[in-house]
Amino acid sequence: MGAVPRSAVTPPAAAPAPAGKRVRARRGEGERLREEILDATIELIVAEGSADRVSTRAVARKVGCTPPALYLHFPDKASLIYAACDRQFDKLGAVLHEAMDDIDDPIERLRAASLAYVHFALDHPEEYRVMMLDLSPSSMYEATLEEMAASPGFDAIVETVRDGIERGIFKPVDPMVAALMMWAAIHGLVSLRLVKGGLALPDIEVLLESCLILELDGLRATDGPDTPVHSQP
Amino acid sequence: MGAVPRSAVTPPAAAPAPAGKRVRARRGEGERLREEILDATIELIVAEGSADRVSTRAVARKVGCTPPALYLHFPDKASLIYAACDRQFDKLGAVLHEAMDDIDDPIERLRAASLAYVHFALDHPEEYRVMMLDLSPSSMYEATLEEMAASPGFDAIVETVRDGIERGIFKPVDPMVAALMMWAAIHGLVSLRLVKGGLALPDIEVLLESCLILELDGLRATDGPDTPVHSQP
DNA sequence: TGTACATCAGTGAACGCGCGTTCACTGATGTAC
DNA sequence: TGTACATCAGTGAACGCGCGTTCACTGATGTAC
Repeated sequence: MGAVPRSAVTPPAAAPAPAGKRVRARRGEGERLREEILDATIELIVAEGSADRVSTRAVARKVGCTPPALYLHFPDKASLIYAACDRQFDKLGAVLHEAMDDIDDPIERLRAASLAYVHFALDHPEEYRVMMLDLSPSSMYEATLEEMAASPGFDAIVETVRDGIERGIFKPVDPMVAALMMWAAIHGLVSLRLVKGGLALPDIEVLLESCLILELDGLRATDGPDTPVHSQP
Repeated sequence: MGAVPRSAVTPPAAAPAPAGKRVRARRGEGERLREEILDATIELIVAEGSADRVSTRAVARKVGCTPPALYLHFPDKASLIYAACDRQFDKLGAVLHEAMDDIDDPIERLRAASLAYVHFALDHPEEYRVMMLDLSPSSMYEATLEEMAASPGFDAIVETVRDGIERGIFKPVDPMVAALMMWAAIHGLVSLRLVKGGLALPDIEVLLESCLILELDGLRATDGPDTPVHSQP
């Protein structure tokens, strides 16, 4: 697949806006700076497209404080980036829960969650990249399948599959594996779109619909006991 | 999905091996250094896990030449990284073609290609990351669907789907869209495995098998004219 | 109510480092005469 | 066959820069007496 890049390394980010001095927090309000730093970090990650390209000095500039002030709230740069990304996971989880709220039919719930997922990713491409495609921040998190199934957002997907099975709408597959397959397929679509931006792919919603038809059809109980989705022993 | 990283930024790569002086190429053999530089660049990208973290000086150290020598063969760092990554796409294409060689049944051809793809990715995780997950090198490549369908590796997938349709084994879907769906699903699986390394996912081959059953089943003509895969107007 | 003082929320200057790149140069080697 | 010389394949030193982080400090502010 000879995808040939045009420019291999992004330039080192032109001289950034000096950013006005911020007013010093009053006594007892020191945590305010922490929040401002996290906001600025996310914004810079978004602007640079990668956590690796965000410097602590740039964060301080954006906030309007001096570089050492960051060290009042975070022990080092790694912890700062970590904390900023962690926020985004919570945000995605909330978006998924909200999208599935008030929908009863499991199939429509999954469809709504998928759409919400795709839109979150495309509306926040750089955050999604940092959360899901960058090696640095999140790859080393260790979790069992059970812990993962309990994480906000994913929990609702797994629960919906389980619900569909109990109601006889879905085949009696492993809900965790089925949810994983859906996640992987949609994540695959979204990442191709995000990473291979120059590729003239068909409309993402058209692709998602094809994807959902495949996935949901494979889950549906109505077409017989064949075509199993393997469950994990 | 509260995947929480343990360390958000990889350390700046400990003092690298000094690497012995290389022997100067003889007259007329200047291109040898170019190849050595590309080899070293790939190796460093693999070692660092990201093109962004590879410096021209580190490449020169690894090759055993001085930094300015790189500029005899590449105008700047971006072009160097570009050239190194481009090589890997050719490699993946060759792997896919080889895997599909001598297999007649379209279903088995697709299965073999998928397996080869997954193994290439897992055997060369850092190269795959740079090729498929990094924003920097390849995201800006502009290609139409037609150009993409002609790229080595992907061409064989599309051709196999088309062949299956002609033989009446697959439904009369758009071969390009069907190939894209397969690519996206498998790419999604592989990237979750690569990026969320700490997640105790089920065995990748088990997941791939579930994925293939879903995808191939959706393609198969035998179960009627329903469950269409949308084609692009 | 007035004032001394501890603490909070930062600042300002500096550290040593590796980076991408340029510039002037040099030594070996093949070629022409 | 011998030698002058153009060229090839690099080298060595230096440039200015931004980085992450440390250190000693300072000024405003709330509190205790």
